[in-house]
Amino acid sequence: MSSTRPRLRCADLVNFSAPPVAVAQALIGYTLLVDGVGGRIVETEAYDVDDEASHSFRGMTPRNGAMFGPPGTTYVYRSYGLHWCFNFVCREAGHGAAVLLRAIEPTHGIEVMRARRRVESLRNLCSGPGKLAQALGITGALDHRRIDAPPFVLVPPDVASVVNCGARIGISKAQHLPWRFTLSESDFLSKRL
DNA sequence: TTTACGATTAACT
DNA sequence: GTTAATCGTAAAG
Repeated sequence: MSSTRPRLRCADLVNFSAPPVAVAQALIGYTLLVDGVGGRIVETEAYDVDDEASHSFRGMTPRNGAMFGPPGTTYVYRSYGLHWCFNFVCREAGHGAAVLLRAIEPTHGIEVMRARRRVESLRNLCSGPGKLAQALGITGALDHRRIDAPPFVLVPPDVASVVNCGARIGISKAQHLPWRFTLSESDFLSKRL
């Protein structure tokens, strides 16, 4: 065996003090579990300060308060009146920067997720922000919590991930920014890149 | 108080 | 490809 090749060392945990674009990229390949249910993160989007598409762009409101918490804070909001979407805060407290989780490859608690989603197909279980929140049991009750505390577990990948980027989905402002990140070749994305 | 609109999804044609 | 569902939020009046 080659003794010169350095062992690939992944960060112990994502540095949530980094800008959201870096965090969104770094999170690809991590395994997210909520009460033991979840899988590999395969799609994220970054929402930065001075970003017209971000909920925090116009300052703090009752809904987006968690976005202005310290790095590692969870931000859960309701989308279109019926879906929940799950974010991690990054940069630093008060900036309102965050990363949206958009898709997960199911690996843990698949039957639980199938029951919650009432869907059989693995590909349709967590392939979208609303879908993954439903599958993992994420609701507004998990807003403004810490990602490094129960019920959350974030496990680093054991191999480097090949990450692609492209335009974010479902926004009307700042559409040109390539701030959507995906695991290359993944079959579990919300939409092909 | 009123109104317009989503960081979406599922079910259509 | 198109559109209905569905309602909290925030901007406007």
